[in-house]
This record gives sequence, C-alpha cells and structure tokens, in this order.
Amino acid sequence: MTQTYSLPQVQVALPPLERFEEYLQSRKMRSTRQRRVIVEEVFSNHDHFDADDLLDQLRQSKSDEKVSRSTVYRTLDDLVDAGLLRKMTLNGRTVFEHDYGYPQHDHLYCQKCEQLIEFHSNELEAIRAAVGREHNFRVTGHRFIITGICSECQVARRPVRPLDLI
Amino acid sequence: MTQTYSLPQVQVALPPLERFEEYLQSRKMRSTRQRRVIVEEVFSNHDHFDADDLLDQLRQSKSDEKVSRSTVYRTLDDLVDAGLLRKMTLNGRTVFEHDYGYPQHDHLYCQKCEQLIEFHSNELEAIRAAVGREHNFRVTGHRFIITGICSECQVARRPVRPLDLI
DNA sequence: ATTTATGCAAATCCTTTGCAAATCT
DNA sequence: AGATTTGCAAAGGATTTGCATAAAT
Repeated sequence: MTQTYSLPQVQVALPPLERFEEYLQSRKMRSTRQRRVIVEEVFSNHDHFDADDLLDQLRQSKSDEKVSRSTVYRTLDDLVDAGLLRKMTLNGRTVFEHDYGYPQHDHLYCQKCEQLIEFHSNELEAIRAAVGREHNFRVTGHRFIITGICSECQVARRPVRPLDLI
Repeated sequence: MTQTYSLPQVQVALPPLERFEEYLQSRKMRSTRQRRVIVEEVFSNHDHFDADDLLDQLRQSKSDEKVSRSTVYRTLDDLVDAGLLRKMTLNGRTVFEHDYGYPQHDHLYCQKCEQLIEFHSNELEAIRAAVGREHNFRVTGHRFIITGICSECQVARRPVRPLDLI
C-alpha cells in the first residue's frame, strides 16, 4: 500500500522551530537551548504577548529551562527578522503575534477588555493598492486597527481606556 | 456700510489657542504663559512632531520664552485631551499631529525618508463600519497606516528602515 | 580551538512624579 | 490669599549594551 514513487515536492510549511533553525543557519547563527525553548514557548499558543508575558510563561513552564531577559529580547527580534513574528505597538505596549504560517489579518481592539480580535478584509487590500497607486507609492505593508467596544463589553459597565496610543 | 443687525451665530472654528483656553476654563485650569507659547508653537506649522522636536522648536524661537521638558509633556497630554492633537506611535516614537479643525485622514509612511503622507478614503470608513457590524463591535475609531517607499525615494538608493514598530 | 551566545549589571531612552518655589485668578 | 502650575531633579519602565563566562560548531 505504500507508494514508493516520488511526488513533485510540494512546498509544505515547516514547523516554526525548523523554519527558525533554517534562518539561523543561513546567518551562521547557532541553535542554542534558549532559542529553541523560546520558539517552542512562543508557538505553543496563539495569543498576542509582550516580552514580559513571555518571560513569565518561560518561568512557569519547565522550571529548569531558564532564559534571561536579555536573551528574550534578543531572540524576539531575531524571530521578527526571521519572519516568524510580527511586532507592533498597542497602547504603548510592544506586542508580538505569530506571522509565520498565519494568514494576513488586521485587528479590532476593545478599549475595555483590551482584547484583540482578528479579521480579514479583501476590500482593504484593494484600498491599499488604490491609495498607493494614486500617490505613486510602492506599498510593502500596512497596519490597520479598529478601536471600540467589543460585544461582551457593551453590556458590562467598565471604564474605557484612554487610548491615545494606538 | 457697516451692518449692525445681528446674524444667527454660525459655528465658526475658533483659533486653536482660544479653543484651548475654553477647554482650560471648563476644567478650572489656568491659562499660563507656557501653555500659550506651546499652543502657538504647535499650531505654527503642520508637521508631525514628538516631544523633543517641540522642545527644540521652542528653544529656537523667541529665546526668552523657556518651557521645561515636563511642562511640554504635560501640556501635550492636555492638548490631546482637549481634542486639539492626536497622539500615535510610529516606529517606536510617540508623534503628535493636529486634530482640531483638521479633516479625518490616514497615512502613508515612507520607510526610507520616514515621511508621512496624508490621504483620505471614504471606502475605508465603509469597511470599518462593515467589520464592526459583523463582529457586533461598537467602533469608535481606527488607525490605518500604509508602509512602503514614496515616489521620491523609489529613485534614490537609500537603506530601508527595519520598520517593525509601526 | 574558535567563535558565537548568554547572563548579569549597568547604561540608555523616554516619560512621569514629588515637591518647593513661582504664577495665576 | 488661595489654588494651580512650573521647573528641577529624581524615579520609573522598557529595552539595549559591554563584557566576562558558557556553550555551540
């Protein structure tokens, strides 16, 4: 039942860690215990997080695998360079989210619960392109965030975050 | 030739300083020399700026009108509260721009010359509303920034800014 | 054996704060 | 006079850096 003839090689997405090691090799950087631990932790769930969140998570998981704060910062930047993570500023906080193997999307940001909701819009891509064309601007990316109150918070009576820093 | 009968009072936009003094009064805050100097300086040109830029400008203009760094920070926040300025984070920098009496717009950001180009799109408003409706999200605002290379920089050969922080 | 990465503590950058003195109303 | 605001210097928070030691090739 096993097929032994070879199929045309399909571009299958590598697991994040492997993808990262590929990147490291290409830059003559080393695959260290810390880097591996960080990548595993980062891709173990799909939340948005900042350096501190990650540090906390690392401390909670297998306690023997310590990683210093500086290494977390350094590796997070490497992961962005490698295209595994996206970095953005939200309300003054630097937050990261998965980029590698993750579909393009934008965010709704609730000013009460501070939750980020993802959405995708094809029309947005169109606008982006049109605006670029109009201004003879070579578009390489964008960031779009809609602020307001999410459905759950519309009933709850919680204070709205000042929100000047989106 | 002078008409002495009174016309129905039209809502004319007040100059920024007057608008600000109105705000100050409503909050029992005082119209101080520093606050006046800052507002005048801020609205003397339409560039985007950060606290440091403003401090420099203040130092260059009439040298007798000194304003301390803390006061600049404090007043900038007041101006945001008063609705005269918008605050946003760009590439890790906190930048301000005129809001009062200024039409709603979004930005193109050139990663080479770091210039901000303003544009407006009605379609964007539509998308915003549609997305909000879909997610039962009460939209109060948004931030949209398109990144890339402006027309002038497309010919020049300058390095592209890393740009992870938009 | 070499070279790169880590961890620590110190340094930096930007912004905020406490408080006495100065300035408004 | 009485209250608010200012300027200063010190405190904060987040991130980066220099450097000796540890770990990877």
